[in-house]
Amino acid sequence: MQLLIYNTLKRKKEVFEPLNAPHVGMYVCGPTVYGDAHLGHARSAVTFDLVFRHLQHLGYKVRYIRNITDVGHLENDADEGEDKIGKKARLEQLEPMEVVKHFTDRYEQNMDALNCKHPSIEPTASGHIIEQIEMVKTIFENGYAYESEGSVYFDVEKYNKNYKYGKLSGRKVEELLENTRELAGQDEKKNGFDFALWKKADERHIMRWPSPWSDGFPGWHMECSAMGKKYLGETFDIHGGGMDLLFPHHESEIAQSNAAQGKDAVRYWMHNNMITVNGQKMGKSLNNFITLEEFFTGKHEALQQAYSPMTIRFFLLQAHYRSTLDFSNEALQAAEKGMTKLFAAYSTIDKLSASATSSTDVKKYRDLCYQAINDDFNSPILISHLFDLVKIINQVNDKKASLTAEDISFVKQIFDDFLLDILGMKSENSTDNSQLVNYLMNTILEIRKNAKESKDWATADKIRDELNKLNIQIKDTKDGADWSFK
RNA sequence: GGUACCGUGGCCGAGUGGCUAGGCUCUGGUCUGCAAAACCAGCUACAGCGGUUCGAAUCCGCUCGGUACCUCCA
Repeated sequence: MQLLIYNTLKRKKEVFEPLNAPHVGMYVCGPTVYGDAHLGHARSAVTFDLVFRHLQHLGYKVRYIRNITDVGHLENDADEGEDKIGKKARLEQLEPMEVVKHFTDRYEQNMDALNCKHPSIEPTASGHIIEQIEMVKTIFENGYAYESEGSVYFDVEKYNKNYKYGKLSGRKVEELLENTRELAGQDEKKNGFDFALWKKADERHIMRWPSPWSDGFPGWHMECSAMGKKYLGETFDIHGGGMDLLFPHHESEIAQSNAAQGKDAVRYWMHNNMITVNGQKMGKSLNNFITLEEFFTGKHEALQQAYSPMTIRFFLLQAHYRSTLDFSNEALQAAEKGMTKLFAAYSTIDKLSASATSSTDVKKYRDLCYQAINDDFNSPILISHLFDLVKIINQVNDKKASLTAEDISFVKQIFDDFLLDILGMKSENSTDNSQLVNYLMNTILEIRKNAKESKDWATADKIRDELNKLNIQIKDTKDGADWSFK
């Protein structure tokens, strides 16, 4: 079965064929660490975690790079802006690197909570200043850059004569020229759409490095080009990021790579869509974002309750990564319930009693699941197939359907492969199978059974209610009582 | 203004020419001492108008509505 990936560059799905199978190189734009991560960051991370996990599941040896932007892009339009990280550092009376460390740690904690696997390498922009300077030099030598007042700019017009600037975002240089806003401080540039490769730092700017041109810092898009090349080679398979990075960030990366090495670096461009709030993009600039920490604790005025990391992950996976996804309490609560149902069924698989024959064909579900995930990582379809299996599991549990021992373990394997391994979901009840808990629960249920037999409903109900408070649910069935974590 | 995308049932969200997506909610039933859970059944949509077609949510055109990018942004 072939894996299809939607390539933004071609605007269609393509069969994925790695350059150097079984090795796959993947580069994803990570966070700028000057603030807490919000739902949008989670979407990008979960999307590419899904890609990473699935590629690994298929047997590829993946080198997954996700950068940490700690140099700080410019704050405003114009190039007069102040380094974001430097600004935050001044405000908080901290060293810039202290800010970087703080938010990097928090980001990693959030991603761990969301059960995102760690990338193979998480390089920082500040740790690769030399590589970036080298690349700027090469672009300069190749004639696609010019120096102005200590800064180096990319000559888009000249580049566009030999290559096509705008092929990723579908923009034309002529149109850009007409539509580029008049911004302050652009007099250093030949054209408004030229972008900085190296920027001279003014005296207030505290993050700065020496270079052949000036004491300054690398331009907006250099780090990804330089670090991608360093760790994945001149050409690599996948480059991912949020759709909002398409232009100008990724467009400029393409230009930089071509200007430096005469060829494209990236074969498959992947972009995840935005999270919206009331139909509007959730973003830092709009100030309508909710941080992951706020979701986990429920401490935000827009939240009716706390939502666990796995609820957030499941919510994200229930939509396709290329669709916008609208945040609402209702949608999150629905995701929470659905997830609970899914995991409840997962743990009943082990309690199922086998029959001599199966009343349903469960073998086909594995193919259906692969079909879904191989079709550009269609996690919502994959999840719908798992829910079909949930129904079958419960039917078997209710003796309304039957499965052979072989089929039961087959179903178990599907859940292990797709729910846990590929979708990266995990049960949030850590004590699930603790022997002691099981023993205690059996004792308690025995007492409750005796109470019920002597029609001591008060005791029976008290046991049930008290356990309920501990998130333990009693289920009375024909064959006696059972229990599970909620 | 330029470029691109989207508009699906009470809510979320798949689907791109013919076959019930799925989840949540709601209603009725089975089970239960009562619940919960589970199961069964019901509610069956595709912005509007026109066109192509034996047949369209799905293709084409127009209209209306919304969003994203064009400035840092996942």
